[in-house]
Amino acid sequence: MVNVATRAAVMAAVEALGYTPNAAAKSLRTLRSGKLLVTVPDIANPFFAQILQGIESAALRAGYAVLLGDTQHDEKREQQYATMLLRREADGLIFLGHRLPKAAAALVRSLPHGKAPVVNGCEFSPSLGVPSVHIDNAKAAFEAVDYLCQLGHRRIGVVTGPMASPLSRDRLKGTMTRANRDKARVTISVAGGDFSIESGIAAGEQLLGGAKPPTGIFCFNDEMAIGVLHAARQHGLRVPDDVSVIGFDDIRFAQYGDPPLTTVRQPMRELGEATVRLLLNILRGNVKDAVSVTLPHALIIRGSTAAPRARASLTLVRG
Amino acid sequence: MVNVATRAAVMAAVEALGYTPNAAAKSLRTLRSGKLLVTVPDIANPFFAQILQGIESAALRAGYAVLLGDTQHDEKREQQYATMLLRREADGLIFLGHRLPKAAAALVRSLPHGKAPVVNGCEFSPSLGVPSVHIDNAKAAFEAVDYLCQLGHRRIGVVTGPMASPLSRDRLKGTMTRANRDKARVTISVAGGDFSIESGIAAGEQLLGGAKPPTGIFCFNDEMAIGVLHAARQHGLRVPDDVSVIGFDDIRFAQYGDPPLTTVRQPMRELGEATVRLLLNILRGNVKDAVSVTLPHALIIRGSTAAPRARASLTLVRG
DNA sequence: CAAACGACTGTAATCGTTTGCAGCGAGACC
DNA sequence: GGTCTCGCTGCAAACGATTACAGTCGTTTG
Repeated sequence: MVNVATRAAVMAAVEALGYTPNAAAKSLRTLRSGKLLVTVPDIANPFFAQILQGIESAALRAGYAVLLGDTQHDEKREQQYATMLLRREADGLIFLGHRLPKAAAALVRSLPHGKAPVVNGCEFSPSLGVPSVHIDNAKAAFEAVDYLCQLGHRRIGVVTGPMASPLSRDRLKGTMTRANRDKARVTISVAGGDFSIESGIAAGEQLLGGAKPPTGIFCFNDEMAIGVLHAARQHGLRVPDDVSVIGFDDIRFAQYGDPPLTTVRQPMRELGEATVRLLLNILRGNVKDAVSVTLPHALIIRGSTAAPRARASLTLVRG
Repeated sequence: MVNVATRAAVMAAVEALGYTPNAAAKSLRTLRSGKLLVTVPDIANPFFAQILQGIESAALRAGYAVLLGDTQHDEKREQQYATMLLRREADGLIFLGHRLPKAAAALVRSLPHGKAPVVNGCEFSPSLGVPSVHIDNAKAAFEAVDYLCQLGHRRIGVVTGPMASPLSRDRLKGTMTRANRDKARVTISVAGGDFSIESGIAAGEQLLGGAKPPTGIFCFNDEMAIGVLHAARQHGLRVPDDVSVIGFDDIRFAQYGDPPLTTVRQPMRELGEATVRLLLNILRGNVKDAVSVTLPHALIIRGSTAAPRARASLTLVRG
């Protein structure tokens, strides 16, 4: 232990001389960089931006800095960033996409289970062997579709994300589980999207342009839902009078549009914070705490959903 | 120079042994970290997120990684992050707020002009002595207000950002310059906001709740404009029939709302890329290229603006 | 009075690169 | 044959912190 007086004197000297420790030297010696690498498929997506915000604040609190990689869904970039782990430029990796980069996979294989400083956010594929923080996507989708069904909708459209991601597959699974419960009456039409507003517009036109368009549309994120709202407007359809729309995520813009969007809320900030906690547990060797976490979601009902109009309601009465 | 055969042999060995250079050792020796520190007032704001995207991609292309600091407009956090520069955790700093952190200011003072690896994005205060990339905010605001005037609006509301930022002051200056040109007829009412949707709603209620509400409202960003649209709806006012609204930035959500937002477009991505180019020039010692850059903006006219209704039009005719 | 202790000083090794320099064999050139 | 250059090998000194250990000195304790 050092005497308080001495400590003060040293601190004063540090202040006077403007001494600042060199991070590289410290990192070289201690084998710790104090940085967490975070790869994000697209920061311009408010969903990821808010998760990132949770990550950043939790990391800062724990004395870590965030190295940001915007991968643009590009596997090459994911790989490139992952090698920074091997170079020890970062102490751990949080990846928000659905692919585990090769370099990280190698690390996971080479270490005992639960020891590799790699965690996944949003997605959940147990096969990767990497702990993850996520919501129950199948259940959430089930509930969204269930709500449409309970309102009386029978023809339901779904705007999915890329099927490469387990998240999309889980949500589709949940959707179909609910639909199949009412097999006789409920029909599902599926349109593929890529989580962008533009793909939502395209999907909306595809779904609403057909002969018997759906009266309710469930979108796998809010941006595509905003695109569908736009497409509905272009078709002269009113929401929710002519068609109901449900989104996913509950980004800030969902609430203040016209109409306000009914959506499945994900706890973005908490999700980010939980990934950091998970990663820190691994770094500290608390392997028993290094297990996947499922956070709660919630269906937030706003103005973009209502019972279908007369004709559809009749079906309900008949049923 | 090294022989190609030897190079191949070495590379093969590198591959075989799984050798990866240690970043800390390299950084210690070379005094370069290969990282750029970027502080952002709020990543969840799509405007900053898109700038960040430009920064990230330009940095990656140049072989640099991005260290992200979300400062939440908090001066303490800005300071905290800036010290990473002194510790040589990053080779340069890009700050998107309006405050130059102390640690960075010290660096700027201690080095010859144009040598400190610090650049500013979005804002422009020559007094900081730091080069910057920005648009001509006064001119852009002038044009937005001019457009409202030309449509025939006489009572114009303005929703500003915090006046601490030069950006807000410049936009207000441009607004007043245009208004003063028509001093006799145009009246300006000002409501203060903080760039959040919620502050836009509050400002909208303040402006629209008065006795003689403005017929046109110019907001200093799109999120506040979305808030004003929301407030107008709450007041039973139709946009653009009863009130016109102009935003600023042209974030993705501006285009797909109802009505689509007339707004001043900023080239976010280019802005981010340009800050990186600027910083790299400084790092490479091209001091002559280390000067502030003004990028072009554009008024994008969409559905949220129109001529005011009859009564206001009469004023126009009378004038 | 010796031993023990607290609080400091001093010295040296270590982390994994980069960088410069000396050395050296092989081939090219005069 | 002697001199040069080319392309490699080997060696050693940094870079700036961390860490361990031995040594000093004055005070306290049995």
